[in-house]
Parts: sequence; structure tokens; C-alpha cells
Amino acid sequence: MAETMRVHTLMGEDLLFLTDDKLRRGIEAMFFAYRAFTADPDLILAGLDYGRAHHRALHFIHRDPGLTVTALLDVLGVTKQSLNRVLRTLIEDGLVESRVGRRDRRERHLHLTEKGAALERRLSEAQRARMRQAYRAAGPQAVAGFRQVLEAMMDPETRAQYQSMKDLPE
Amino acid sequence: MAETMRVHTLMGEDLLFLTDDKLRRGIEAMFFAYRAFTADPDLILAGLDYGRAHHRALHFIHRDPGLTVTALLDVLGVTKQSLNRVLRTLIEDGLVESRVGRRDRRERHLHLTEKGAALERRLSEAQRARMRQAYRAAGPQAVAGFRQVLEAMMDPETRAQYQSMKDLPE
DNA sequence: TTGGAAAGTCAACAACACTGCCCTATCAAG
DNA sequence: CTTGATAGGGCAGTGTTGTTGACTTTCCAA
Repeated sequence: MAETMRVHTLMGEDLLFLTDDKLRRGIEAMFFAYRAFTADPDLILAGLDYGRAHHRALHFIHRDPGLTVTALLDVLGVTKQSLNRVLRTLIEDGLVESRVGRRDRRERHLHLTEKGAALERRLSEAQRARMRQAYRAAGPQAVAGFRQVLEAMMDPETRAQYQSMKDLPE
Repeated sequence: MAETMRVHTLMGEDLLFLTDDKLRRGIEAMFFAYRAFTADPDLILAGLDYGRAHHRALHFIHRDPGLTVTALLDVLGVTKQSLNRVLRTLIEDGLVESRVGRRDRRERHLHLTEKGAALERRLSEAQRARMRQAYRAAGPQAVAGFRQVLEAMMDPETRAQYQSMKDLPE
């Protein structure tokens, strides 16, 4: 509230983008866009007895093959029990392989099987298609801004984690 | 896949932002940012026996006082039953008032009570604080791009709905 | 007067998150 | 070699949010 007031009294031409109304519009845009963002994979998953959690697990195992359960837990930000349920079904169904660590035999290193990789491709291509269309419609400069705002929105630890993620060789 | 190939062969300097890797980074940014985006209100709601659905209902009733249940249903994109459970608790707890329509007495027009408005303010101020900080950090040009990409990502009907929403008089 | 739209209710179910507690296997340090 | 910490897995119970499907009540409008 005090924040808002300061903005309104300064009103340094450029600060209009910090108006409560502008912020509210941004919040609503996030809500609607995220709903669309998840809609395409959700549709595919619905027919397979899987959910969003399975998609996320497949995604991060794909991006970093051999990562440990703890590492995945850390990225996803959920509890062990929550992930375990998802992981168990993926392993049972032969989409994910869990290999005992060679240096440290307590660790389980996660890999996608061919079947798992196929589903991951199908899901992420659906999601990328929407993202690609949005990026193309908005243009490179808008995309840069999009990424900047999203990164600024993350918790600092998450942002550090995100920024340190290696690029995938295509 | 054909899509990707075309990008790589054209490679018109500016089209690098449509690389599969760039798209994947955007997807991950959405995931992490949305998690942060909902974290602050979630924390407040946790102590009150409410959830995200309650927040969303309060938000849209606040933004458009007197809207009907069907209109709210349409904005939220959930089933009547799902909304009804949420709405019932909000009405029972005295946060939302349901008034019988005067023109059409089948309709229920939804309004926030003083108590409901107070919670809505508390929730949305928490969410705005994060958005404000992100906007400030990224700057006006980035914010414009952010909004453009989010809008382009929405389903066309949702986008039309979003764009036709009236601005709230502050 | 009758059909249909709007609103609401009930039951059943599933996904996904949580907490709390218990267990094994393994590693590392005293 | 014992002991404590770490990695992983499992079970039971709970809560929110979403879904279908079937049903009723209310009430406007042709």
C-alpha cells in the first residue's frame, strides 16, 4: 500500500508499469497462460493414467540422465513420498530405469528407457509447439523480456539452480 | 521435428530463439516461476483451511462484483461441482455473499463481504509484491515482452476473454 | 403449459500434494 | 568395528482440487 502510494506520487513516466492494476493484469495473464501451458500435455497424459507429476519427472530425467533421486527431489520441490509414488509407476511400467550407484551404492541413478524417451518426446513436443507458436508471434525481443521477468519472479535459490542448469546438446 | 529442421536450415540470425533448447528453457522458466508465483498466497491460505481455488474465486469476484456463478465458472474453467464446493465454504464462512438476481431470479450474483474483501486484499498484496519486485528488476520493456508472450500462449477464446476484461478503477 | 436454462446437490473417484513414522542399505568417521 | 548420518523406499492417513454422472428445484420464455 505504501509501495503503491510512492509509485503514484513519483509517477516517473516509466513507473506506470508498477501500478496495482498493471500488476493484477500480469497476475491474471500468468494464470491463464499457465493453464494453456499445461493443457496439451495433460490431454496426452489423461489417456495413459499418468499426470503432470509424471511429465515433470520424465522431463528432468531426460534433461539430466543419471541424476539421483535426491537431485530430482530437489529440482521438483516435492516430498520424497510424493515423488516415490510417481517414480514407482514409471519404473514398473518400464519408462524409467533405476541403476544402483557405482561410487555410492546407496544412490539410485535415473535413466529413461526407449519407451520413456518416446513419451517424453511426445509430451514435450506438444508443449514446445505451443511455446514455439507464442515465441514466433511475440518475437525475439518479447521473448527476452518474458524470460527476464520469469527469472526475476523465482525464489533466489531456484533461480540459481535454473541458471546453472546445463544446456542440452540438441 | 520438421519444424525444428526448417529453423536450423533457415537460421535467419533472429530465428535462433525458436531452437528446441531455447523453447525448453522457456518451459522450465514457466514451471519454476509459476511455483514461486503461487507460493506466497499458498502460505497464507494454508493456515486458513483454504486453497488456491478459494483464492481464485475471491480474485475474480473482487474484480467483477455481482458476476453470476456461470460467468465465474467460465473464467475459472472448472466444473460446476468443483466450484460449488469452494463457493459453499466461502459463503458459509461469510466471505462471499450470493444474491438472487433481480431481473432473472435463477441467477446468483456474487459479492465479497467486508471480511472476504479483507482476505482478498491480503492474498493479492502478497502476490503483487512478488510481481512488483520482478517487474521492477526486469524493467518496462521486459514487462511488455512478458505480457506479449503470455497472451500469445493462451487459447484464443481465453485470450479474447482476458483482453475484454475491464480495467479495475484503482 | 411446457421445454429448457440456471443453479445447486449428492455420491464416487482420482491425482497429487502433505505429515509422521518406520525400515534397510550403505558410507564415513571415530 | 561401532556409531551416526545419508540415500532410498514404504505404509498409513489426510486434504485440496479436480473429474463424471445422476438428480432436483427454480423459474423464464415461447
